Amino acid sequence: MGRANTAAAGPEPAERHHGNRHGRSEQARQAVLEAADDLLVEKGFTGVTIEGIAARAGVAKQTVYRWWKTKTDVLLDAFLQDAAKALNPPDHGDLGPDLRAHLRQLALFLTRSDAGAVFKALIGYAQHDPAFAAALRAGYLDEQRRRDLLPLERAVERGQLPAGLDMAAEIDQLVGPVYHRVLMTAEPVDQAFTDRLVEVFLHRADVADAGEIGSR
Amino acid sequence: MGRANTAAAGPEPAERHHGNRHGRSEQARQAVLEAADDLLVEKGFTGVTIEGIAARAGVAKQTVYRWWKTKTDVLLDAFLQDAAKALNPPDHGDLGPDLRAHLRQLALFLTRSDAGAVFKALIGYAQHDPAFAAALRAGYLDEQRRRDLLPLERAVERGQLPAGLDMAAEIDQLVGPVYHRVLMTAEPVDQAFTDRLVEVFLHRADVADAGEIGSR
Amino acid sequence: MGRANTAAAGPEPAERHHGNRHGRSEQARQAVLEAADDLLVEKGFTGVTIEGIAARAGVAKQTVYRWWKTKTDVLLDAFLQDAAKALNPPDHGDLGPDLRAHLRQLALFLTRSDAGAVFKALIGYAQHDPAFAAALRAGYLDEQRRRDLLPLERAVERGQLPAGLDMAAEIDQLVGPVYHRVLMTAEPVDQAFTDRLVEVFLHRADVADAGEIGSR
Amino acid sequence: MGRANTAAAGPEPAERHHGNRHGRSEQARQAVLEAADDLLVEKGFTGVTIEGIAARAGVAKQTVYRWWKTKTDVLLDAFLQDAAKALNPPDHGDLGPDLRAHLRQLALFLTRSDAGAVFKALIGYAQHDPAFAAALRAGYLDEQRRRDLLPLERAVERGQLPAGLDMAAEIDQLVGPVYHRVLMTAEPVDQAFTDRLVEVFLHRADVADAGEIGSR
DNA sequence: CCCTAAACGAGACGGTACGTCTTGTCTTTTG
DNA sequence: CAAAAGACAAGACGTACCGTCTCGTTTAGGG
Repeated sequence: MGRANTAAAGPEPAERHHGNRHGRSEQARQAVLEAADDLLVEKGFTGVTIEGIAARAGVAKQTVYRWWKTKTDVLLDAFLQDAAKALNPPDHGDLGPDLRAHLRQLALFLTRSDAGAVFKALIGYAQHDPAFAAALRAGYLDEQRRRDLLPLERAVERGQLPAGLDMAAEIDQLVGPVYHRVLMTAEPVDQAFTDRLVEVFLHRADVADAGEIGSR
Repeated sequence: MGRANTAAAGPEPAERHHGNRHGRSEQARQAVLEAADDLLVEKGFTGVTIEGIAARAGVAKQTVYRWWKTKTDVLLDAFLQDAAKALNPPDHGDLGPDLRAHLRQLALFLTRSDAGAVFKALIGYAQHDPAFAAALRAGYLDEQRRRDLLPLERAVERGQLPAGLDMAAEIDQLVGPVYHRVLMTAEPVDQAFTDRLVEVFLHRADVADAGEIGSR
Repeated sequence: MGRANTAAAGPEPAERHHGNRHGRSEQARQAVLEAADDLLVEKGFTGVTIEGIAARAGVAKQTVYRWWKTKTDVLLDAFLQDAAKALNPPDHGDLGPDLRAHLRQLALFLTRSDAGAVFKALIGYAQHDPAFAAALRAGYLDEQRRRDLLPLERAVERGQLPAGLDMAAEIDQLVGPVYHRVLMTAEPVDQAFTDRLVEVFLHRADVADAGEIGSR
Repeated sequence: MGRANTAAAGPEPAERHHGNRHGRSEQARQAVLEAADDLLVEKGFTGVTIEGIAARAGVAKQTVYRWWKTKTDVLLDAFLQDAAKALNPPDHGDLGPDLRAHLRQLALFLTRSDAGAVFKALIGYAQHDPAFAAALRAGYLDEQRRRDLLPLERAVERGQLPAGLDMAAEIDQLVGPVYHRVLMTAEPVDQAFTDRLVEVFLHRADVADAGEIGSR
């Protein structure tokens, strides 16, 4: 989805004009992505229309349709461009601080940032469109899941956690409750909440050292 | 939102025709709700339109607008009607079996039933419309959260769990991971997954008996 | 072509709401027809667009599309409404004055009036669209031809012309040269020109009295 | 209008240059003109598009725009190229046969030939665009009118017709009815019709010899 | 047993946005 | 330096729904 999002992901420096002679206008591309972002923040998901994006970007409608299939493709492209780097978990060399910082960062991203607003809108739309859901996962969620796992993997390497954990399941128990509050209950996701999730996990992992959890 | 959804919750038999003389047509109401449900399952959320609902229900557009403000109001009404009773946790008199059955039921509801499909669509739309999100919470999620808490409360009454738990947080750690898989990762939510969530919780709670968790 | 043009031809006073309940808006209909006329005069045939008609008429595009298939249908309807009565030949009881007045009136209509401008545009478009050409003939030209014939028929009744004339061919020789100048050469079509056409015809007809023309 | 149509009229013999380098590509020019002609015959005037012409000619759009301003310019150029010679009246040394042959030829050209179809399309468009109408007259109609006059002029030289005739008006009475049937009534223009026009004219001219018509 | 007032079906209306199409301009590369 | 390729701004096309409205019909009390 989004024929052009390779440009968002990679560099491809001197690769242009194949059959074509001068390729697309980077200026138009940027204007469209910014317009889409702005409109979402200002008027909400419903207020984003391709017509509105084109008008705000000073671009012809056809130029939007040439490179993106739907408004959600534009939003995804915009989101990937300015939010991909946002959620790298830090590396303090210690599992506890790493997880606490990462969950806190995730909560702030989801509840406070513009990119988080776009993200929530896209998650919402993904519930209505399986093809887009797949694109969202391929373009962002899978990679984010890999980033979520990093603290655990580093802890395993350090010997802080036992090998043989079902990492995916463990991560679900850490980030799942955060998403649950954000997407469903609208309760605040404060530091006390995220810290407590980490505490429970660490406590359980300590016990695992003694042999119980790894054996499941 | 949804002026008419009291009718969905209760029977109110002999309460009708005040200023009016014969009240609304129950036949039309049912036809609309069924049409909305059918359309959602057949053509997805985007394929549901008030125009389409009216046509499929054999009803005038105005009749829909007379009783519901938006298509999501119709869908919510339909959902409340045929899914309200679905998720009552059983009472085996034992916490473990209660939780295992309840989480399993929740997972099946979300991933297998038609009502679950409607529910996911509504959750998705709620990300785009805060007012609707509030209505969805008021109409369903709050009540469901109360049902989710029942097994824990009964366990406390039985002395199986200590008093003083932060129940909301505990429940988030049980249902959060399930919603996370359903709404975000599209990984299967099989019985092994839900059972494991319960196991972890019970293990933690056992330790709490010895005093650690309650002290937070 | 144009489902509504019966209204242009006849009165049909108390005939409304059959399958429908309150029928179409006469106000909208008039606004559309006037807008189309105005646009043609102001900006030419190419400058007439359905979008422009709707905007100028203060009407939704769909309202235009509901009742007319194309912009030329609108223009034809408009033309039929305000020009049908324009070209009735007078009846002086004498063939010469009748024909002179009628041809003069035709020339003025074609070269001076707004309706004539619309008519020329429609004739032009008819060259590009045989179906529309047929509609134009059915809606106007056939009837106009009947009116053109009236002076000759009255003259035959009066005995001023012999019976047995090929009336269609005679009329072609009177009006043909006028249309030729208007549509092709752009030479002025002044009274001298039209009067001369009549003179030639009358001269020929006089001789015909002596037997020559009727014998063809 | 039509910057390039000298090329249609004149020879420019040994001036060729493969694809590029200096000067325009005669190959591209021919391809464009043929494509325009073909499209008009296949899909009608509306179906002719600069975009379509370029595609069908295997030529870039810009190449069309470089040499012609509008699609009607292309069609006019194409028409002038392959139809200019078509309507030269013959010279039998006798007015009657000359006129009969010429009118018959005109009728056939208009109703039967591909070039006639293009011509009718251009006449139609000329009703919508005065500038193009002028170009069409300058490029074709004026010259054709001169050809139409030839039989009469030769007859005057031969003494078969009196000098002092209003030749333009006379010709209008001969060709006007033909165009009238072709452009407006869609009645057949068979030989009986054209022969009769000539007969009437000759009859009138004979009488004119006796003095009446010349005196007007 | 009408009388009355609502709810109803039907559907026209003014609108907004859709996604497509063509126009005429432009920029770049190739031969 | 013309021609091929094709991106671009502009704007009309015809369609689908939106939410509002006005009709005329249906229906079930209350007078």
